[in-house]
Amino acid sequence: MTYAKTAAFTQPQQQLARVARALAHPARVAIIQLLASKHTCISGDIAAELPLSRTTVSQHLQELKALDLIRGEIDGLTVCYCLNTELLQQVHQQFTAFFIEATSGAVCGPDDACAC
Amino acid sequence: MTYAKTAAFTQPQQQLARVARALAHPARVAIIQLLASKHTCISGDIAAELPLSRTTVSQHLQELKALDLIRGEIDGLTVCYCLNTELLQQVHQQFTAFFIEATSGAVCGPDDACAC
DNA sequence: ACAATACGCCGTATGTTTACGACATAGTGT
DNA sequence: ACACTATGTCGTAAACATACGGCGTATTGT
Repeated sequence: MTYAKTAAFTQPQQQLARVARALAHPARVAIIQLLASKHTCISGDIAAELPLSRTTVSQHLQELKALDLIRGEIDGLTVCYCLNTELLQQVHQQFTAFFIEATSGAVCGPDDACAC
Repeated sequence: MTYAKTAAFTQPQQQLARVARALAHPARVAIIQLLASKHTCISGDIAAELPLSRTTVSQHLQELKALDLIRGEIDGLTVCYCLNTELLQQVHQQFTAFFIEATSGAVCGPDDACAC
């Protein structure tokens, strides 16, 4: 019964948290950047580029795939991963909305007395 | 020696992952939204608004404070938390840069054959 | 058919996060 | 001083994440 009192929060909050969690590890950030930089969707070359074992990288790939942020297509022996740019754009918008909401309010200044 | 092979990644990747991790729990997302909506920086009222025990909320607040995303100022008996909007703006920019990098590349279409 | 390669999955060891009750601390009012 | 309130810290239990070696499966070339 511990953990995951997640259900008690709103859908948007859960959704944002879910995606944030996917980006909460530098390896996964690196994977997305790799896929973005190579115009070719590499496969297990990803593992070679990262300072992690192939198994671990595969695990991170699975996590990103579970959220549909990336997609893998089997091409013979190798698997070809690519970014789901549409979803990434949606996610970008969600984050932007969140940050605008967070930064637009009239809040205490940088180092004032917080006169609430 | 397990965990945290974090050091092997670049600074920007680690930084993004660190902030993403802070947003990786709906309670922390909710806290930031709460602080943004109330123009008054509430204190332990935050705990009352969330479906978690006061202790747990305090813990989440500490985590956000550790990253300097929020700030707490003692005002007599109560503590007054407010958003660090400047930092949030910076973070917003980092995320935006990341997402633009991720979505701008010419990648495989939505459901094509991934012809790499 | 057979070796070689690429890859995902299983099991496992260890570290981290989440959640909370019990306690300690510090300011407020009487 | 004394009870009271608001907070944070500590200890702890359970869930989860990270990292990896070893195994199984599927495809390619010979």
